Amino acid sequence: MTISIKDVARAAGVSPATVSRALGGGPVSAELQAQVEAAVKATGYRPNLSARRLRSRHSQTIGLIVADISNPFFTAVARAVEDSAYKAGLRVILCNTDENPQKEAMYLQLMEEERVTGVIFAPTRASVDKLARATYNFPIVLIDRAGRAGGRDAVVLDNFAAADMLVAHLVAQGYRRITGLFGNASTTGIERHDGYVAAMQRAGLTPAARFIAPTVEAAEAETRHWFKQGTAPEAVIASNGLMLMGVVRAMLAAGKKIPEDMAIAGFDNESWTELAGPGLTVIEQPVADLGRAAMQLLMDRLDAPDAPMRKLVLGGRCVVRGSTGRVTGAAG
Amino acid sequence: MTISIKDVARAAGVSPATVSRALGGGPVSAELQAQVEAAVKATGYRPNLSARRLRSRHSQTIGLIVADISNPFFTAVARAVEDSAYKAGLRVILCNTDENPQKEAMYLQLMEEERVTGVIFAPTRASVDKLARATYNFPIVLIDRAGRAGGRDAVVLDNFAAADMLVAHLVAQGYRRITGLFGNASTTGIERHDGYVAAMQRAGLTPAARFIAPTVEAAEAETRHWFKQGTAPEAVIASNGLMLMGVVRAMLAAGKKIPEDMAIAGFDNESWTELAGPGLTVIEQPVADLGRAAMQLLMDRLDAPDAPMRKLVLGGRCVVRGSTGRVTGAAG
DNA sequence: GATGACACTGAAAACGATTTCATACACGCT
DNA sequence: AGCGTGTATGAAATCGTTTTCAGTGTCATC
Repeated sequence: MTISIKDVARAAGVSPATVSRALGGGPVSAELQAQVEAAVKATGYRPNLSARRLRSRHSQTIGLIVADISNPFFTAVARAVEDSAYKAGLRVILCNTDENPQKEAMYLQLMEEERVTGVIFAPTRASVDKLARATYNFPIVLIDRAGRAGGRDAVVLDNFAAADMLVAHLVAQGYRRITGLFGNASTTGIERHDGYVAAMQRAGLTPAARFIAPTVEAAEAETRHWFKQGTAPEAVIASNGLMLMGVVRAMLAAGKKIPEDMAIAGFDNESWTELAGPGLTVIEQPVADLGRAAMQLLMDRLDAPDAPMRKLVLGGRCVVRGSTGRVTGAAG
Repeated sequence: MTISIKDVARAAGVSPATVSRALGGGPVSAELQAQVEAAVKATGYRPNLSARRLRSRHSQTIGLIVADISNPFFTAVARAVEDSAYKAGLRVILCNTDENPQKEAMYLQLMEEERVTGVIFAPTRASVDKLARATYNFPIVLIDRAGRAGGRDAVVLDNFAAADMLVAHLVAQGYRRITGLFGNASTTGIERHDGYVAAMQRAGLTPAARFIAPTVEAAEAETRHWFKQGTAPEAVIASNGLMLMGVVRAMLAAGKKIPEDMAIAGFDNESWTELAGPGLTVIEQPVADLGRAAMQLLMDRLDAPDAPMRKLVLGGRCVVRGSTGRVTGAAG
């Protein structure tokens, strides 16, 4: 037997409306306020959030849709989003899409059924295009991946510049045959690829990029293949933390030395990158800022639904470690 | 203007009750079923989950309360829980307590307001005791941390045996002065400590344990301190993945060699442990099984509220790597 | 002393679904 | 023909809140 606001009202000798007002900050005399508070304590009343949401038509809930929360990048973003949301009195529904467009569509539909206030979304490439056409009952802020699809708020890394920076560093260290591994699921991979190509060409070098699934396994297989075939480049850049890990695993398994047998650079300054091999050179993304900013954009949008679209581009920081040490032998 | 079940009913030429039945699998003639489906499509109707939950009194939602989702151990458990829950048609509300008992209490209250079906909870030591006394409107399955508090379903690692196994391995490798670092927030730390002490005593060695905050930072500070003071042991075991990382960081920063300057063993077979230094010897917890089993216990409890309490104890696996290599010099 | 403004309160409607209850109809059986 | 059984349907009640609406009482103002 669950106790409702009516029970509290009876216990306090007031109407349910007054209880509601006392709890929700409405105009209530100090006397009745006290009576209600006492009655709430006495009865052990807990408001029913479903009823509240139904009647008030405020879900006080946002959706956070990402590829996979076990990817440390998204974990960090998610914590920042949750903390900001909590401070704003909002709950968060977390959804993992595994880069599957069907799951993305399903979760967006779920968000409609939950009548969420807004959504923060890291879409696959396939969905970015669909999003441009579709219209939802809630604002959406894209995160990490925006593409050129206008019309949506977004907060992303300056992927082009970051990849450029990484390649420039490798070139300055004396590397020439530099391969790039890029994820094939998101626009992020494309942008990083473009930055890589631009920097290579500026240095008079020939780009050699591979688009693969953005997973540890795919990158590991690719790298293993190189060493088996004897086609490994002098250096490789990996376009996210998972792929970076795959490359390192393959090298250790094959007994190869970093950076002597192959130099490595990548994205996402996850804590293990400091510990693996001689330390890995990476682009550090401001993950917490990314999450906070997304939340801020969402709140601003709720305040001003008709304000112009805003795309926030954050800069990365290049953290140099041993995995891109200077070439020592006779560089080809 | 949002469209409700009444609009669909009007469009289909039936009553709202029939629409509800058509959508929910009630007895409806094939003819009306088709009409309703067409009307749903035509109107773009999306059921309002708050209304549904209010009336049906089924939230179809469970709570998952853990210390910190950015701890890879909890990340892995959470994904397993979410996948199982999703298959069972349940949504998951994720809560991070940061090992703070106040947050734990607050989230448990939130779960009551959400009228969740059940809760999976990794409590701090402080809350384990409180839980034994308290009573909630939903079943709770404890995970990772149960203590001796009976009366609650739980799924945990055999912490005592695992710590014992780790120490036995170190002893077999020739180490004698073995220190243990244990987390002070959970019962898990205590159980692992007890296993450590038992194994040390069985080997005729003197235990030397430290209880500290279960964080990278605390373990790093402690280890740095040892090397500064020259009091580092021959080997250390760290009671979770975060503390293990702290130890490794401190050693690398101080320019110390693993295992020559100090051997390391720990808990949680996170992917980076294979990559750091010579590879780290760890206890692998069956994280996915842990999450799945917790979900299963919860469902069983919902089916049979009065069945006897069940505590499921899973065994760990010892993964031996280079960080506990055999002692080479003249062991003292 | 009438009047308007203001602050507080309760009765009742509303939110959007599911569920209960009553009814209508078809069917098989005696 | 009469009757029980079972299935499909709609009207209306219901879930637990918030919100609207209509007072009521107090107070300052003219």
